Amino acid sequence: MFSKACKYAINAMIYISTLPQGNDRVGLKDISQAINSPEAFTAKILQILVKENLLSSIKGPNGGFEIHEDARKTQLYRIVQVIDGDQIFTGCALGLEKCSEDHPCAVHNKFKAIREHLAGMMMTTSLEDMARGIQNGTNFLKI
Amino acid sequence: MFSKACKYAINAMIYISTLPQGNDRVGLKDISQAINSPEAFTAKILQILVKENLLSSIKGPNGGFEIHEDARKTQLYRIVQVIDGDQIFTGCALGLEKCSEDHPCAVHNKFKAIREHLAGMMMTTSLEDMARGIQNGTNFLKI
DNA sequence: GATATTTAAGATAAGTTTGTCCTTTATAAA
DNA sequence: TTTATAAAGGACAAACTTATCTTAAATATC
Ligand code: FES
Ligand code: FES
Repeated sequence: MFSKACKYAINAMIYISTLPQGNDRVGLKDISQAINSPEAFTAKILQILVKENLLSSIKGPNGGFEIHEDARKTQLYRIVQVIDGDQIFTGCALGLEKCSEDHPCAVHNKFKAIREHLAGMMMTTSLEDMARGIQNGTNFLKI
Repeated sequence: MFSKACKYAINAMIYISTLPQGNDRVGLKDISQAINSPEAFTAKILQILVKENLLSSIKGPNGGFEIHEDARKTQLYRIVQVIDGDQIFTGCALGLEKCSEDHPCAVHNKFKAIREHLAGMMMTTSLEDMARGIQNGTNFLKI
């Protein structure tokens, strides 16, 4: 469904969102430990998220990553879009060049609903929302 | 969502199911033309489907592939399972070792419904069903 | 200003999926 | 029995994803 890069991105962003906003940032090491991901690969993914302004970073001592107030409202949809592209939300299930009503693949009618179900869910779910489940121990980021 | 191999497999199986049952079989060349897939790669995929008895093949002149009566009732679910495995139907969306109620990932509750929606759809859709849409020109296998 | 820390960036490697090519095997027809 | 045909199987190559390593840039603290 999602690439590994995308799964790491989502879990990392949720993890960072669980941390209190303030003067401290969280380091790469902490993040990849919290979500059980390879450190250097995670760094690459975070770089993309920083470039897209979904995440902010500061270099040097006491540096690290943080997510500002507004960015905590980011929808999971946006993260998938940035890391995997939106093929999953708009592409044809069976590989036709483009998904369309005029030239539907074999499963178009049945699949459309599922894709919309997924897109709707991801569009209406924010980092903030997901962070709550982690904070109160209902949901988990690793293992 | 699905691998290219899996998309080719589904389209190929649907195409073969559109052909009348009888003495003639359809060749690899015809199939890969009908679904616009690389010939040699398609051959590999068909080999797997033959091994799994979802498809039958005969070598030599007038040889080729065919799908018997019963096999036309094969659900798309089964084809995905054989080619891609059932990670998509049972695995965790965010990469946890296993999906479970006891140790749910951040999106587990919201994702479960989508996964079940997908699994249900694929489980209740057969080659036969899809072949009809192709036969009457409502749906398409390529471009 | 020097040093230590931490992310950014670039190069490279490993692994997986996708795709091709060549040889072997089975089989129908001449 | 020979020949032609078509799938099966194995080896290999290309492309993409995942992962690592090294160096550069930024910045806080001494
Ligand atoms: S055309 Fe295939 S999903 Fe719409
Ligand atoms: S635990 Fe992640 S989808 Fe169930």
